[in-house]
Amino acid sequence: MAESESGIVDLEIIVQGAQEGKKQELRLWLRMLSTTKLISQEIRRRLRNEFGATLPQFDLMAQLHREHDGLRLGELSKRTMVTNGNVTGLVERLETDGLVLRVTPDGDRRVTVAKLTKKGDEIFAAMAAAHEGWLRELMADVEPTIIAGLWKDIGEVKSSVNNHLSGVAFD
Amino acid sequence: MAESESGIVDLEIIVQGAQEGKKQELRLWLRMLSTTKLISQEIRRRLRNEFGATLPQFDLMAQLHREHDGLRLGELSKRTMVTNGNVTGLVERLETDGLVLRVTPDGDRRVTVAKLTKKGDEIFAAMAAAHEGWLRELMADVEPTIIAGLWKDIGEVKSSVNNHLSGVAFD
DNA sequence: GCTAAACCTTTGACATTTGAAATATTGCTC
DNA sequence: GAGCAATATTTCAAATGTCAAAGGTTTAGC
Repeated sequence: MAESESGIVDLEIIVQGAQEGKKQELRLWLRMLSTTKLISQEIRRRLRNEFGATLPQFDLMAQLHREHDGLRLGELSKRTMVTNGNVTGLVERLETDGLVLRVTPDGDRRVTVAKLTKKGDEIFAAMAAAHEGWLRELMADVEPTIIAGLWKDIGEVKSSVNNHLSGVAFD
Repeated sequence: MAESESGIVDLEIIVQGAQEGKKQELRLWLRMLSTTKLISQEIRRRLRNEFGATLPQFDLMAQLHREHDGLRLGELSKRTMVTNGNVTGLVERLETDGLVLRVTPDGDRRVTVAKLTKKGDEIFAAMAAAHEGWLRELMADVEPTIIAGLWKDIGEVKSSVNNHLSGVAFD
């Protein structure tokens, strides 16, 4: 079919490749960004209304939840992708609320280790269960196949980005 | 092949569907979030180093760039997904730098319209070009087919989320 | 015309965010 | 063991972010 029209289709592909194809990455990025913002805002609102917690606090507690012995603040910083200075304030507020405990180990007094308190652990468990349900609910209209595919393909994007970061080592 | 093993494969699918499948949405969300954070941080770093601008400022200017007559602050708030109060400060700072102009139209004195200045327009054009290149660079390892597929599928996620927001009208 | 509802922006209190400088501690080297 | 680089956290200034309340303006209803 294409050959009988002597290359018109090919021409279109080329034109499209030069015009629209160029900005595909930009388009994808804008959509990723707006979708992530949308979900974040909804989760934030629900966390606030139902638990009086913020999203960064939830994130931080999630990391501590899976490490029963606690984490050093620097490690928390890496895992939550939050700057050091930021972790300080976050942990400080959580400690005030009695959800997190700060300990300086004997071996190295530079270090501060944060742990969930019993209360923190219980509250987090409730938040985590709700959180998981919210996501299922928000994505309810998307086929499981698509969700699995997205997880895989976004993984490729993440790898590519990690390989092209400017002037920073990657893990 | 599966049939000659009398349903073992099916069983695995069922088991996996009950165990792992349950948290697929959560897994996808965590990956979306971390990937978006990663890209945001890189873009922010480059915007800062090469243009002395911030990401929210860039976002806001991008909206103004495509509306030559300017936008009301409330409209800017919707498009950038930033709260009203935040837009006020953002525009204020950009005005101080001479990139944006604030005007109150004669018809309705409740309204403030923000426009790019000539300087703002020129600077934005340079930033936008660089920005587009950065994204191509960061996603360079991802096949165009996958990028197009992601754009489409993330669109489905966005629609689903919009259909399940709690207590808010959607556009 | 007066009043009340609706609309748009700003303000204020507080939390989060980054980047850079400051602080404290440890480990290494000579 | 004195000095110095490396490590880990805190502090600081400036920007961004939310939410709720307050401020003007406009529009409708009467």
